[in-house]
Amino acid sequence: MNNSEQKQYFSTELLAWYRRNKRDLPWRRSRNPYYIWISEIMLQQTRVDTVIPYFHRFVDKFPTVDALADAPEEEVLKAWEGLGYYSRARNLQSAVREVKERYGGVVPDTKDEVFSLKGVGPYTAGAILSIAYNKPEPAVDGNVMRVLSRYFLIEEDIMKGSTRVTMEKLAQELIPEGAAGDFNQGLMELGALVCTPKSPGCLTCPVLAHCAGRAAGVEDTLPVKKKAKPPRPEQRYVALITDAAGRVLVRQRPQEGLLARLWELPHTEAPGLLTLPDAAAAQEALAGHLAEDAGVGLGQVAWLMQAEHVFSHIRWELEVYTGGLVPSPLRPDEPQLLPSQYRWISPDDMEQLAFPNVFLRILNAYYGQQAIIAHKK
DNA sequence: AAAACGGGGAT
DNA sequence: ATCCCAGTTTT
Repeated sequence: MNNSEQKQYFSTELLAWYRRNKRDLPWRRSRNPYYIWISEIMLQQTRVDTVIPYFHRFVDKFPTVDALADAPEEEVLKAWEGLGYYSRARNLQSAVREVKERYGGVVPDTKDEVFSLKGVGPYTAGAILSIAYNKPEPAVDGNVMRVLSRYFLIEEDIMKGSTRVTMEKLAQELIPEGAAGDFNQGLMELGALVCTPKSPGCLTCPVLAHCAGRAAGVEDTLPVKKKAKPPRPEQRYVALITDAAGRVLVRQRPQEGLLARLWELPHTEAPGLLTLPDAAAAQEALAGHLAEDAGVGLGQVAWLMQAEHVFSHIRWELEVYTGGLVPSPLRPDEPQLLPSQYRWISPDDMEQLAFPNVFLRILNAYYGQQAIIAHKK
């Protein structure tokens, strides 16, 4: 069997397998390019089972390009709350506004136009063009690189850009005539259901017969991938400040950067690294932070709980303290006027404001599970 | 080419 | 505890 026959076999068998075994997923029930687009953005770095409920809520709330383009950003972030990588939501809305203005609300169907949309890179452009419009463009994600690296025994590091380009070329050659959408989805479906990262189900694989990785007995060592650096730890004090009415002091994060424009409890990095609860040290650090950032004074604090939030590059190790405000040491006779990014909220207000999951967990613990609706179980 | 950017599920 | 995931943007 030569290389060309190995490719031909792969394309034919994979396509047939997909058409027999594809999952019934919400975004597969139509060819609406807007729905396909939403699903592909949500699925970046995120599992199918996590995305499904978000997808339903999102298209219910924003059923069309125009509806999403016209929505307040706050509502879009709230609909994305808990999904992570919030720039996806902001870029998506920015791109949808461009589609409304420049393309009359119709998702474009050429590579250059789709690729130029904010938040749409090589993978998503290929996915939209192939799945929504059946155009013969490759859609190479982590699943596809794993499947191809095993079947064709490719040992290049998949973290390298040059490897992705190689894979895209190969993936494009494999697309059967007129079946780009099903084939590309089949490639990803095989990676998700059979050719899994660990313990691949080779015995049920439709292309086992000509899989070079399996023949060489190296399916478990592929794909080759350089290890990522572990996230750097960051110890932080968090202030859960309440007023006489039981409202909680929250603040909105800056326009750019980590968790941009989401809401949170005030917090500041601990000067030294300590492990035991130390209310005096926490009070000093948080009072200094709140004086500078909000112009308010912090009274005594009491330890409430620990929390952790792991990003791909940072590990927040949080010590949460409760407390209340006192007259500012700088302006003891002034009323406590807050900067615009700060706000007192009650549980009902959480329905409008988007918080990262770690703060939802803290607030849920504080309120004793009532009131706050996190998206998680 | 490397870093920034969330969160959860599987093992 | 460790790895990984239907990636894109910025530096």
